Amino acid sequence: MFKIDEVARETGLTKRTIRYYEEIGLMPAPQRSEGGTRQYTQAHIEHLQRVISARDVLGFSLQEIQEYMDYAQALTGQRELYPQIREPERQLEKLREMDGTLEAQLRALDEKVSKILAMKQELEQFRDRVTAGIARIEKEQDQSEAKITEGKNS
Amino acid sequence: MFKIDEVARETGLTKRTIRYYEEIGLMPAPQRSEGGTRQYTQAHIEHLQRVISARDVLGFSLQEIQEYMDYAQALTGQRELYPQIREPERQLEKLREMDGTLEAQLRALDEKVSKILAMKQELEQFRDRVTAGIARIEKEQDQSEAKITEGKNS
DNA sequence: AATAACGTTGACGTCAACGTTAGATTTATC
DNA sequence: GATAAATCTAACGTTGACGTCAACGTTATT
Repeated sequence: MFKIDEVARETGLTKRTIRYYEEIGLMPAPQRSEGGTRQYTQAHIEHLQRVISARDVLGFSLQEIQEYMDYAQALTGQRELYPQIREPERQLEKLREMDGTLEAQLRALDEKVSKILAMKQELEQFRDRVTAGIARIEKEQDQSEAKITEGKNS
Repeated sequence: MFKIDEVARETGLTKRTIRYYEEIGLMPAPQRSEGGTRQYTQAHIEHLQRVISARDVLGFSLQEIQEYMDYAQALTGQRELYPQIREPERQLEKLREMDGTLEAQLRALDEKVSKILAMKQELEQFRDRVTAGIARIEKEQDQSEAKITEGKNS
């Protein structure tokens, strides 16, 4: 059982943000103590970490994250998908729709990765130029120091 | 020479956004016509596309993109890095600072990629569950259809 | 040369995602 | 059991990234 300050430290979010995420339904409301203090569990922390991941990595808006989490919930939680729907016709429709969006998401992720890798290459080239510049200046400094030393020794 | 509407169509940004990016210095101000109409070149479009990429893929704020672009400018444009600085001591300092931030950026990118891959795996599992569900329902439908056919044939 | 279509500059509006502050309560510490 | 430290709610403030609108000038078209 954690209180909000520990959760904040653990996740890197502020307390305000944590309460805000609960407020907009992005997070299950935790138990409360007698006096009303929120009591979080490990599951809450993990939930938040997934939210953060989706926010930072995918760049989703909080609303989109909301939908995504509901989605994930439906997919991991239950044994049957959409058991509430009786007609197999409608079930199939729903599932095919999900399949389509999942495929689209996967393709989007692939594109993201390749773009990131391209940018990474660019940054590596920059870094190489910078380290080369550093090496050159250091060498020049060494040489002028050597000259000074030589002068002293003569 | 493009006018703003073509640039908007080409990049997918709105005209307002394009002017805004110029306003906050995220984009070099283009030439103007006699009457003050902005005249963009291909280079402007490419610049914008890189901005969009950084915004969407990396999730940078416009300020961060700004810094990154300045950075890239300094590194690709000139032959010498910081030639305006005379003292090699200060130059070294600057270069080492750049090297540090570049390394940090590279690590951040690596982390992003690995997070994306993790999320991708999760999505793939979801997809597999969904396709399995689809297959199951289709099979059940086939069987009931077969029974009906059988009934007809008897 | 008239008119439509497009461009420009303010200026204010908006929306998401929190930050901040105040004042009351609760929990922890001595 | 007093005092300090942390939490709570409620409400208003802020910031980034644009949208929207008015009033006006510029290009294009017929």
